[in-house]
Amino acid sequence: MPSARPPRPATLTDVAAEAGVAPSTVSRAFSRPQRVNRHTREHVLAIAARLGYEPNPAAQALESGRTRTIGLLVPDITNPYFAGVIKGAERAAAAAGLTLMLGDTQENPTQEEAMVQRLRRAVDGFVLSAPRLSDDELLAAADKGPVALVNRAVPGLACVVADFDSGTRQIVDHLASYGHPSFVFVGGPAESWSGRRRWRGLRTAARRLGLEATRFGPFQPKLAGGPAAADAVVASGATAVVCHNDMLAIGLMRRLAQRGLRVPDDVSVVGFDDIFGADFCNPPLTTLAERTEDAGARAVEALVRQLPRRTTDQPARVLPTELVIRASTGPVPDRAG
Amino acid sequence: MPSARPPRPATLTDVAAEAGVAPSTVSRAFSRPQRVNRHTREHVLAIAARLGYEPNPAAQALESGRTRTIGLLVPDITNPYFAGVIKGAERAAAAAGLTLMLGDTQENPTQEEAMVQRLRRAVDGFVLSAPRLSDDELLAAADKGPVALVNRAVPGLACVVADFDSGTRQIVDHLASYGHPSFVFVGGPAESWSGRRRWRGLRTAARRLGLEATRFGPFQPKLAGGPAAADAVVASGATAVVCHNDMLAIGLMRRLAQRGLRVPDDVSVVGFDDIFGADFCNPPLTTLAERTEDAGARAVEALVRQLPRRTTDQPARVLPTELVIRASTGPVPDRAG
DNA sequence: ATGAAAGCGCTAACAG
DNA sequence: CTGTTAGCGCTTTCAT
Repeated sequence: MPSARPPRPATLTDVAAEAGVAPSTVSRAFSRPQRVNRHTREHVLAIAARLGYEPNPAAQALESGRTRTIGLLVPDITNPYFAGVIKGAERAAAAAGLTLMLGDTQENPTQEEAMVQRLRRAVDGFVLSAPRLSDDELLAAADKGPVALVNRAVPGLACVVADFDSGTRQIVDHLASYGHPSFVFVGGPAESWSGRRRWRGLRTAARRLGLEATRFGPFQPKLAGGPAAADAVVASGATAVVCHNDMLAIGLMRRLAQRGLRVPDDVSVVGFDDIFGADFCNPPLTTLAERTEDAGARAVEALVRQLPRRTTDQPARVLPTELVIRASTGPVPDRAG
Repeated sequence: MPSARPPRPATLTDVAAEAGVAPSTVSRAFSRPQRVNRHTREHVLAIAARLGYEPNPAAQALESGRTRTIGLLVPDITNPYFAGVIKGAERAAAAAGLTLMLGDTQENPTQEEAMVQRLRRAVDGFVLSAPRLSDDELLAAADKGPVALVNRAVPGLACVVADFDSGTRQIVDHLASYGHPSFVFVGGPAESWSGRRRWRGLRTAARRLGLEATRFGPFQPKLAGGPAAADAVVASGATAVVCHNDMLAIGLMRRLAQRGLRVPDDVSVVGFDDIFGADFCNPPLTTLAERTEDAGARAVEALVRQLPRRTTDQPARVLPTELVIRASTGPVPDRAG
């Protein structure tokens, strides 16, 4: 009695033998269907189906040098902001017949470098989201394989960035319209390119409107960074604060509440990202919405575009941003008392 | 003048040639350092370093049949619950020297099946989180390669589940202590194993304490499922509701607020998962906390354990749960009026 | 301790 | 249109 089921999955050679044709014919039947007699092809395909044949990606990769896989590195998977990027990237990758390898760099440049190193040969290219690496390191990585960046612009590299110039202007306009004479920017990690961009935009917009802008930080771009930031804000007596991201803003608001400050009555709070949670926290957070899923998808598309040839003369794709005004911002408090 | 930098990455053969030894020696220098003369080894390693040699994973995979990669499939990446699972899995995988491939099945059994199929040959095994496939389909998948399940128990398969028996008891005890004579369970997808487990536990606990339990649904386990659920709850006049998960609970609370119902004054709300956001929504949500990162990590460990040999006689690992009591639950309303 | 040689599964010339 | 042949980069007997 023969064994019920072959433990070893069927190979192309098995199919060829069973079908009574050469391996190359089987290969062609799959990859260049036109180039094989219709009859033969159908026969081969039928046998393949019967044997449950599926091509071995490792063998294909060895031969072609392409793994049909791309690496996506994000600083923190649990940050809902990146969940959007991941989802968009996943979708675009699937659409291009590519598989995603995901890595969490833990906001750590060293870790990021190590992961790029580790995955390099296993993927056809990388999407680096909010990378913490320096421009030079990024350029070096791009030298060894295709790279696309999300929310980071490096000359010569493909990148997708949010329109922070417009976004920060929207924020400052909003605060100015409420009569705030000044605001504090609660900064995130010093390595954060988008953080620098945000601050630069805010400062420029503030100058234009005659507001005074001060930068605090760096703080961790997480809930955990909130308390320290809040305390600094309280001490400063600021009437409005713009936070590096929503996580930090939410963490800050919680601390503010603990300390008896009301948002927006005593202090207005603005965030960046419009993450999941920004609309149901208390109070709902005024924040700059980015198109995170779009960003992830666009980055993958940009990567795909440079997969065959190595040219990267693509202009940075900048995605629109939109200020979502909710309940965390309001008029400047009347401190006449 | 020789070209500045070889465009093609160095191969093992290049190293061998440069070092003046056989390819097999280079191979051994890396994989069986003891089996090669210390002198030779150091020489080879030095050359390899100089050439920037890194083994080609595809070639290794082709030879060994092992990719050192595992697939992680989740129903919805943007659900913070799964972010925890992903993070834990990522960490455990990295610790085991494995890489994660991530897939979002979009709560869709067909999609899940397709992804398993597509990735099967590219990974050494799968961690399936809250799979939507049937037991039989799962068993079939496990027949073709190692599988570990998160929050799903199938006899014969490795699985990590939360302790819903204890958890649901905690919930019902809590509601009973507040004097609620009955509650409504707002159910998620019918295919959800944990959903069935939750309802079963709740009903059992309710019976034991003499509470009346009713099940509504199914509803989408997302914010978007909230409104419909809320309307059903309002119509029922329930004083307490337990939701399939936090996303649904939060969506429901928002709709309740729109309809003028106060939580917990008019109706108490309990969720499952303790996701990011459950502690800062309004009001903060009473919910059953699971150890999601632990679950992800344990599942990967269970998978790793069955990577060499195919035995899966591992008992289900059940992780403790803990009711986090916040502000969304309170005494049964006095409806004397 | 090291080398020679075969082969993992697949694709790509090159013949025919 | 199809078969033959020769590798892709690496590991692994089997000799030496």
